[in-house]
Amino acid sequence: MAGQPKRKPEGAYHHPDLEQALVGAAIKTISEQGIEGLTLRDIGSQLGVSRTAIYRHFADKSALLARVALEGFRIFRRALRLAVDKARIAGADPIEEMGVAYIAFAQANQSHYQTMFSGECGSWHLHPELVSEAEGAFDVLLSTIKEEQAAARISAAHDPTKLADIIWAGVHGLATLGLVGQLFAYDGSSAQLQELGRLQGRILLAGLRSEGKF
Amino acid sequence: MAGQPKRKPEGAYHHPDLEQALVGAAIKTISEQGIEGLTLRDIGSQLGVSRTAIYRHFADKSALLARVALEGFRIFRRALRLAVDKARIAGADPIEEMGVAYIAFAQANQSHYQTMFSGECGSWHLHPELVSEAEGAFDVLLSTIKEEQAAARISAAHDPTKLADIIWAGVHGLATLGLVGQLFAYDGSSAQLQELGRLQGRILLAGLRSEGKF
DNA sequence: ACCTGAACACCGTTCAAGT
DNA sequence: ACCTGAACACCGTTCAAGT
Repeated sequence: MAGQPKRKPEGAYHHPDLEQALVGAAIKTISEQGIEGLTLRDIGSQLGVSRTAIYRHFADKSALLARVALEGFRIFRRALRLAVDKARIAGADPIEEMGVAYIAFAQANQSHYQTMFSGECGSWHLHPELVSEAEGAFDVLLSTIKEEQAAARISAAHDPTKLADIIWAGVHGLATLGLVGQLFAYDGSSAQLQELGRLQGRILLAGLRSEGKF
Repeated sequence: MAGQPKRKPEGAYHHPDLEQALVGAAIKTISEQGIEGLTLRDIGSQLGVSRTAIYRHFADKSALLARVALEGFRIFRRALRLAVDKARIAGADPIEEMGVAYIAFAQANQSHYQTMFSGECGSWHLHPELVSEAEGAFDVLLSTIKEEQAAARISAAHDPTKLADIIWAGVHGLATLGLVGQLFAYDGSSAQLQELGRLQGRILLAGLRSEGKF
């Protein structure tokens, strides 16, 4: 093995868009092996590139994962926005539809979802773009809650940010536990998890509509 | 370094209870460094023991973590049981008190909580004792829901297992997001997170008491 | 500018050997 | 029975060197 030329032939040097290719390979690997199964060496060789080439494009492994998470939050924000808009047009409840959309997003984009919330890319605060994009997604929920309060469709007795946290946490818990199989009334089907999300949303909304103090 | 005796002196050979000491060192390390910062080499040297001594007591790293998780579920189950019993005596709502107890447990036992839910010890199903202990904890919630339904204090219109999943997911989401600082209306204080848990519980219960269809 | 291979400081795990 | 150190097959990351 020592005498042969190990370097690549001339033409193959510059990868057309290595940066995006790295992100794509990471997403693919995470969906196949889970996020803890992702190694830089593996995605390097998947792309026919040295295992250190990545450092030309990302500071480290965490930065690559942060990029995947960032992309996830963008998709996520659009999905929430779309759910609200469709609910408004259809006369459906926008908060309930966001809950279902949250779970559908998590199911359809498991690689992104794992990366966003597994903590594998370190604290969000290490990557400021991540914080602001996450806030953007949260704001879709928060502003909708404020609108619903203003229209007196849900109780205005509580801080909307607290309500947003509570709703977010509920659906996040369902998605997280559902995806790893830690839910007991759940056989693994996508439809059933979304149904649980819908029921949770309806119970919360019924509570938020009730006049009784709580 | 080569000529000196590296082995331990006679008397120090048999650790009094290495197995439990390993568990304790793991918990301590996780609380200081987080679960991803735990290495077998480190806890070995903490206990003044070879880094391979652990394999006399646990099949592998995952098995050690599963033991920590198992211990966590036992503490957790007792905490839930106690919360229900105290609520019954005090005339408080048992489901609401369980929610607060869930969050208090997560805060007071962060090492256990991380280990139970981080997935670092692999799927629960790799460790059957873990599954049955988790089911035991879940059953405290489930049986309480059934009792509340039987007493007509909450709606009996829905499958109690689904309701248990929904409540569990809600409080689990709050605890998880709160512990890693991904909640927006939350400054990091224990009391505030418990307050959010209480509010979430009250909203869900108000929804479950309401007669309107949802 | 971009990519490479060798090297470094880590991991978990196995295993023949010691007491 | 219990524990050890050496060895193995992995990691992420750094860096001087190549084109």
